[in-house]
Amino acid sequence: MSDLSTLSRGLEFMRRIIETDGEKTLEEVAREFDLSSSSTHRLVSVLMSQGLIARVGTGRYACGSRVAGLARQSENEVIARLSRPAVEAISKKLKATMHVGIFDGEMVNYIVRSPDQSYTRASAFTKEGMQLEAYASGIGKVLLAALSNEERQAYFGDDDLIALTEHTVTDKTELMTLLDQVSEQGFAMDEQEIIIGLRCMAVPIYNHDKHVAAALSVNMDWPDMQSRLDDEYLLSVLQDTSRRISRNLGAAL
Amino acid sequence: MSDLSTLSRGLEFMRRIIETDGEKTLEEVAREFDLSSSSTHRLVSVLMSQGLIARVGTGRYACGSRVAGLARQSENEVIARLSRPAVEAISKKLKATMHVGIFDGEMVNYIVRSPDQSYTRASAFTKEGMQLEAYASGIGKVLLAALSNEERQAYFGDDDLIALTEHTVTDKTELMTLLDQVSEQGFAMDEQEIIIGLRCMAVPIYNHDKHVAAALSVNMDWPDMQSRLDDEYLLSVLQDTSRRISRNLGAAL
DNA sequence: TGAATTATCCCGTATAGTGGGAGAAAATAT
DNA sequence: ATATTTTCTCCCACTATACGGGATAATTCA
Repeated sequence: MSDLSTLSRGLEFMRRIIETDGEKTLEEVAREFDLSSSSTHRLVSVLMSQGLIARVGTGRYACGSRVAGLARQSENEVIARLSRPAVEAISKKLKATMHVGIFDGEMVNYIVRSPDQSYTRASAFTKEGMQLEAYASGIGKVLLAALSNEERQAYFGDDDLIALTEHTVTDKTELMTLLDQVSEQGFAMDEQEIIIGLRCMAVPIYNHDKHVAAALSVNMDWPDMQSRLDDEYLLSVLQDTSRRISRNLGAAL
Repeated sequence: MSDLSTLSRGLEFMRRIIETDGEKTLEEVAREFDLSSSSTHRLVSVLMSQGLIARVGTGRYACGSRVAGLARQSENEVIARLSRPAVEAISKKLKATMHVGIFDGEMVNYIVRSPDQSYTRASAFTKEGMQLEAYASGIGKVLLAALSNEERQAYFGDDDLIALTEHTVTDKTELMTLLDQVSEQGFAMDEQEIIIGLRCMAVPIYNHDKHVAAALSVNMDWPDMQSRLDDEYLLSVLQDTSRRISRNLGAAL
């Protein structure tokens, strides 16, 4: 084998140290990694010498002083940066409005929108940075579908859902089975649930962890949709684009 | 040799990639590291799979989406966290007020102060988070002494220095030679230059990079200073404490 | 569409990492 | 202060692992 196991282990060890933030002693962490005391300290000394971890007490280590300087952008900025070129290229080709969205609290937040101006009226109301209800949008459904049951419960817990149009699904049980279906089939639809005349299709974007980090969607105008581009084609384009972005994020696909 | 060179190189490579932020192509970075194409891509694939770097274009890589999540605290918070226990222990033992300070713009910022209440009146005016002029304080002089000539020029460039007391050195040429002396001898004094009745001694704290990341100081009240604790002893205590903190930051001493 | 660049795979060799144990240095308890 | 425990460093023989080269595949760009 030659998968740089030393490096991989070292990086995971670093992450673990930073995450536990000095709560576990070095020995405890080392045990999780099945590492001898010598190897552990060797490893620690390298991470220390790079400023990635620091000693916060006897046998206790945590985030080092250089880590802060590394993070130049937030996770969302990274995702936006990676997806923008791909999304712009495809939206131009399709002549359709596309979005990349993430969860921000309980709302969906568009971190990429292309093109700047809309091709059609129905798509015109969205813009980057805008927030909207997750349960009514394609991107939102994809993101919700990826949540654990507890997380979904938390999301649906509080109040009644508001119908944004006559097509919005507001019944929570119905939505739940819908979400299962979404995670099964790998994409979600929004059929005029957010605004009349707008239809959209969304697929997940995965990060290195195989977690759904964001979702990608394409808008279709209601009367237009059957004529110009069929769903199957759009789905394949979406999936292809999403796969590209996901791979750039480190997802093995 | 057995210094985890694979890990070290991998970490440095990661840092380089993140710093260049996609401006250099992978091949260029690899050349700096004398790495073959196979090894480079192997390395890159590990860093990608951990989400530490991401592909931002063909042959271009930058900061990954997981990096943001790692940084739980700023560099200063890390330093404060590491130094506080040591500083509290020593200040209690000495019954003297001590500070850890860093540069914040052109001013010195106290990130640790111990104890909470002062033992003496002269020391009473300082508190954590407070900012004060660098050229008049011990900590400030230590930090200034570590700057390059250009940085010092930039610091002294603009306006005239204000004398806070009759002892404040405001002549820039005089200060310059003073700073050289400080960096030579490894500590700085403040002889009632910031407030009458207060004397202080400061030493540098180094980070993993061998750079001066902060400075540690002890306050002495003017009438008290000769009687209770002599300078030599205080200096050795300061240096010992600073060395301890520096080592926890990853400095090899 | 074809040329160029970038990325993946495979394999024998040389190198680098491992654990164990002994001993130093801290930290903690007495 | 002194003893005891824990953390950390160092060394070495053994083994596993990372390396480079080259061939192949996949992208990208013209």
